[in-house]
Amino acid sequence: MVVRWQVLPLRPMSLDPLQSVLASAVQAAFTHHFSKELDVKLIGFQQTRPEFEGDVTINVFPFLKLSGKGPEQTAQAIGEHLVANVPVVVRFNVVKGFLNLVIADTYWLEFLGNGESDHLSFPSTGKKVMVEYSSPNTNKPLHLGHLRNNFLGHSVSRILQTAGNEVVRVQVINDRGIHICKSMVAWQKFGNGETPESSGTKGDKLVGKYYVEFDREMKRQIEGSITSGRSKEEAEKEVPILLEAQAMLLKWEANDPEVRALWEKMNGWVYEGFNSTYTRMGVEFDKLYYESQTYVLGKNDVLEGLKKGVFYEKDGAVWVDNTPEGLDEKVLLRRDGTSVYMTQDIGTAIKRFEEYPGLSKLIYTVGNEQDYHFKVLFLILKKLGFSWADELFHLSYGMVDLPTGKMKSREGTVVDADELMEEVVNEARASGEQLSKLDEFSEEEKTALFEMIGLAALKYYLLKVDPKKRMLFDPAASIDLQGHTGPFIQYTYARIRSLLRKAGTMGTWSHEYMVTWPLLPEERNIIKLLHQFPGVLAESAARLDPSSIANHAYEVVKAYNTFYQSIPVMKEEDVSKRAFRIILSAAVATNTKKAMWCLGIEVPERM
RNA sequence: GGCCCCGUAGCUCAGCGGAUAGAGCACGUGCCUUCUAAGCUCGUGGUCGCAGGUUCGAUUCCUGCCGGGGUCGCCA
Repeated sequence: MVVRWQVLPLRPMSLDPLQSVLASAVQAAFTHHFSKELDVKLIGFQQTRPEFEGDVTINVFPFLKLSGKGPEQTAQAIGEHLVANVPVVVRFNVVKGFLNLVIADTYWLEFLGNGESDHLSFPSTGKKVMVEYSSPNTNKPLHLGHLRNNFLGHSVSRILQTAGNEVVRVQVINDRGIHICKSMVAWQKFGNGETPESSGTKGDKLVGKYYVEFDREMKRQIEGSITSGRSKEEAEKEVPILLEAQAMLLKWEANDPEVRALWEKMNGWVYEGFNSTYTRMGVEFDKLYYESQTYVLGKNDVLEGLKKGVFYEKDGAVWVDNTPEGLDEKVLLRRDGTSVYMTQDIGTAIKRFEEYPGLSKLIYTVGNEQDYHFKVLFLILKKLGFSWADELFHLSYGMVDLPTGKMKSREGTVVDADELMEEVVNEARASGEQLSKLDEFSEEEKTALFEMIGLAALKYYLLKVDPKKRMLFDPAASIDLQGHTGPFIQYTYARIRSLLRKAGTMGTWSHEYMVTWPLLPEERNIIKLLHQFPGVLAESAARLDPSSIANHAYEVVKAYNTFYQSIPVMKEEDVSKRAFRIILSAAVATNTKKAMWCLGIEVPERM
């Protein structure tokens, strides 16, 4: 397995046990035939292509310099040695420089036999990791971009947890600042005392409405003052409503009781709204930080840095010079002594490591438009001499584009998170009702099922793509329930569960199976895929990338469906074959449930 | 302009040093007296942005160019 970059080191445990056996055998074979030491790093394993016989393929091209023989000869020699000395290697064939190995059925069966308990549980790493995600502003509702952020952060937390880490999930709620003051001013001016209760509007939506209202009024005022002869610059600087918002921010900082009360009230509305959105999304947090409490942090750290000569003073402001590292200079404390965004981030990071002394990693799930910010932040903390500065990681994900272009909140082209979830669930309902397979379901059961399916569609759609990459959100594809989708995986799971229920009542459950027949290719493919799971999970954890798990889960169920379509399970008359296929099916179900759990997606018993 | 990221089938994405580059959608085809057809089968479809370089071997690594995006505030 090749991991180009990794955040958490891979543990040897997670390496494929078959590969480690083969690797040392290949080394032994090489020494035996060519009297030279072969570096393990040269041994690359890959899946044998379906057009050739074999399970595992070793490419011998890298060995040729050492062996001094041609590719066929080298491969032949190693192949013969493996068959003679490694019990699980039963046959081999050589195609060009590729040594295709056939692994014994007994190996796959043994893996399947104790695999369920073994390969799905990872030993503890003893490490504690903090994952920050979500971190919204409180002046407007959550949108599509937040969904990618939340699903990603939540999934990464679960993947890290599954891989044996203790995970602390946190977010910083940006509850103070000019943005919320804008909503507050607009509400005071135009709200007429409107509340979520009085208007039947969700709290975050209501506050967002006044944020938009503010913007509208501001534009009106600017235009008005331009018509009455002011220059554009003048008009923009002196627009009365903005001055009011700025004045309110100052009052807030001065702890003005009235302003604080309004702020508490409106933020309270927002939290109520957010909570219902988070609940529906199915994401959780262990600890919430509020910017109103953290924004004062960092100042002393910066001043200390100044004393130590890490920073310098210019024009009354405190600066850091990152030009030696190829970056720029950056202000950390304004001339008036107040903080900038970077200052609080410095302080918050320090505080977190104080609160969680054993923390071995701090991961920030934040969009890639802040790549530069985090580069600078991490560098500053390093310059301040914190040993943990190397353990900071920016999980930088790409933006979500719409077919119509970029989302712009001011232009009303944002996709609202609540609306999107509603839509996707409605679509699941529409398709589900049409299939009329759910006659035995009560209304409540149906509602729960459609909720599960709709959210699976949305989550899987957003998680199957490499997080680093910008992605296009196609509304039609996101509610698709067929093909490479979450619901397709759920469907396969439900199918298997149905099968297993039947198996239970028919009393054919038995782990005491004897296999005296060769595995069918369809069966073999499934086991091989299940066998890869630990490696996929380890890679996913190392790279903080749910997409590899998402794609692997899809491959597994696809292989299962192919099997299911053409090979009888319950209808198989041979008792031991039947038992084996039931166990195989159960293993797929267990694996699927686990993989989907890592993605934050639930799976239904029936659908 | 400096720095960073991305260009793979009509569309959305996998693959990231190795064999004739894979999925899904879309399009065409066949399969429900059989364990859930939200499924399966077969087919159509690609100068892996372009040009060099490194290598036995490059979609994958390096350089340049073209195209798209992001970012460079005493904003957050």
